[in-house]
Amino acid sequence: MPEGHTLHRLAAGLRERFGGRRVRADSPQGTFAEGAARLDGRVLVAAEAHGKHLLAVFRAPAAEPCDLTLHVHLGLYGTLRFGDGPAPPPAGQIRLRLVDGEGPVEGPVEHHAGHHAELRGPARCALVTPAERAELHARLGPDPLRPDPDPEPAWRRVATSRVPVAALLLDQKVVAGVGNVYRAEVLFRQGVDPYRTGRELDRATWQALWSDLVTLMAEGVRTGRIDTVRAAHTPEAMGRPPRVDDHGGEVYVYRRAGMPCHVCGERVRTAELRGRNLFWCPGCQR
DNA sequence: TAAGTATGTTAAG
DNA sequence: TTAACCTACTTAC
Repeated sequence: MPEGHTLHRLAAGLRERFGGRRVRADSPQGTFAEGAARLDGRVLVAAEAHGKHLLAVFRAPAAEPCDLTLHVHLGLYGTLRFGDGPAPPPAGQIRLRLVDGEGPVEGPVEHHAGHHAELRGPARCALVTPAERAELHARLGPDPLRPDPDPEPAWRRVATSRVPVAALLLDQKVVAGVGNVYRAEVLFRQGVDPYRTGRELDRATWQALWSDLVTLMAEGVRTGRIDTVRAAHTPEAMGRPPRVDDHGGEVYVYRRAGMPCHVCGERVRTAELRGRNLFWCPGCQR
């Protein structure tokens, strides 16, 4: 489920398992063999996410001039999974495998019975220069999950835009990390018609959307799922039979096209907007 | 077992 | 606007 919260969880996962540790790196699938060879034996010193982009920094060994930064974007169906114990024989297409390496930092590296990680199907897996990394940060909007994000640049773009707010929310240059689920859910929770343009939103409404994203996405990082339904709207609170949602979390509208709205009972609508499926409740979102 | 779909982005046309 | 990327899960048969 690679929306922003997933990448922040993965960054934390890398720090916890490999931070300050030497890692063995290889590319069983082969297309990142050169990059993996350059990372092999280095110490992971930092990992962070900006939106849906994951960046991991590996310290330069004594003999080499500079740190290396690994840039990963999972795209629609990439995965990064952690495992405990010795890495199993590679199964399937593994672009990059990291294995906890033990032993003195300057000595030979051995396989270790600690953690391992497997990266499959990413849209991007590359080593980037500091300049490329700076470029990436510069082209991404504020991320509700980063420490002290400044939402002002996002508002400046929104306030003058003739683009529907639903499209602005998925534009990573405006806000980084929001995906299709958070988009649908935050617009529902704030009662905003997805087709209202940026310039048709007042500042308070945008502020409410932003604040709610901060809340929802932080919760997503904690739990690893996207839950957006308020206590007041749970089936029990609404006096209805228990609900079964099968999308990994409890939501109001995402992928609920044709089903009755949990709040007003109108049927949830869906439409394609710029190649992505949009979901909303016409009763609650004006 | 096969088909269909997806929480995303880029590059080609 | 469309295709490509080529994983993983769900649903249909």
